[in-house]
Amino acid sequence: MAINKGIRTGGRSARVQQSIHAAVKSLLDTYDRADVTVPMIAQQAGVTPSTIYRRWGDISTLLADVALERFDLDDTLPDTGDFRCDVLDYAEQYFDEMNSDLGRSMLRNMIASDDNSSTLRCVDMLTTRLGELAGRAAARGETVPATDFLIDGIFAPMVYRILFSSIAPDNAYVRGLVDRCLPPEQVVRF
Amino acid sequence: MAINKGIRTGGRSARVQQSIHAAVKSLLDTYDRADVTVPMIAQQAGVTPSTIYRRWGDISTLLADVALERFDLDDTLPDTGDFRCDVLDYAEQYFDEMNSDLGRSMLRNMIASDDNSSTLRCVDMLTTRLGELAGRAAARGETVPATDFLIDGIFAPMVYRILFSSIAPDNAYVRGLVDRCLPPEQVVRF
DNA sequence: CGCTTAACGCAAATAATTTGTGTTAAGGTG
DNA sequence: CACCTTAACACAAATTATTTGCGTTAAGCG
Repeated sequence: MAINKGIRTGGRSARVQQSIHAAVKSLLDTYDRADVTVPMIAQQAGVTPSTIYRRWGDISTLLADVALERFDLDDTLPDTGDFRCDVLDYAEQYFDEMNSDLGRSMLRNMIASDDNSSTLRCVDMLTTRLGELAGRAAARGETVPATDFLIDGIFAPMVYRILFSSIAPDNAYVRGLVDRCLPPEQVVRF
Repeated sequence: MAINKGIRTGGRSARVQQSIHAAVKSLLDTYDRADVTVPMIAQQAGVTPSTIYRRWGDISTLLADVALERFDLDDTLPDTGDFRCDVLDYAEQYFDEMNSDLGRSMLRNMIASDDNSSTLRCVDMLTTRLGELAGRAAARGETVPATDFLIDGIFAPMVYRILFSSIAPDNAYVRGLVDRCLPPEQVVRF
């Protein structure tokens, strides 16, 4: 009994998917998002347009799929031995990724797609990563706030500013957000 | 000397724009965003598709334009005599607008559009409204935090959750955000 | 009122998307 | 390992969307 009932993940299908993903990434380096068409991608990838339409439905779903893959590779978690430093490092890393032209484009592609599975996975991944940092901190005996609190206080404002503001926020802004959620000097007086 | 050099804002142009906007709003009530096409809008509005293409360029720009108009009408500012109550009322009102299917769709349309002027105006409007509330509070002698602080702490997380989460946040979540930024019991001990 | 031209309608040309049908090969089975 | 089933693909035809050229209408101005 197969786990994925009838769904084919290897061989030709995998090669086709890879070449299409590569074609999208390559074209987005050169052209603006609105100027990239399905026939263009198909030609670059060496497949027929109908293959793309049958597999992804429309171009925004494909773009969102590629965008998500980009974030999946983002798995170099900091490990400084201090939760606040870890979160700050990770937030700055996340910010650098998202604040680039390509990163912003990817965020927009995910949101624009009617298939919201990519945005869901995006939050899931963020939650998981922060959970790992929190787990390590807890193992060291640190007391850390809930993950949702950090998402609301650091990552949500960051993404909001990237998507809605004209001038992109900078690293100082990110540090300010982290300072708000995790005050640098938790001097406890006895 | 004309202020808008050659740009026509009245008469037929205004009627055409109104009927197109109305057609978009009407269609979005019935159909999903991805199922609404330019020819559909044109027929409903009683114009030819080329009119829409020539004026807006593509459907996402038109949808973003309509979305922005929707937020412009949102001008019933609360005035309870207390800044915290005002902000809470306004945040809940904002949340109700954005958390509906239509509101979420509008947010996504603005972000998906290549023309980012609508998202900029969206933040501008929010900043202006909060500034008005803060101005009234200051006139009463209240000390209030910076507007950007409230956007980061209340509205950014709200919009982020609406766009990225599967389950929409509720009013209790919004109240929690407000409580975080504007603690309800600011008991000052002398 | 009359002039200039932005904005529109119409229709033809081009491009994108959908769909029907045959072919290839992935994943399983005896 | 040879064979079977069918998911995934290629190709081409049909449909639908977008662009573009050109004639017409009427907004804004002197």
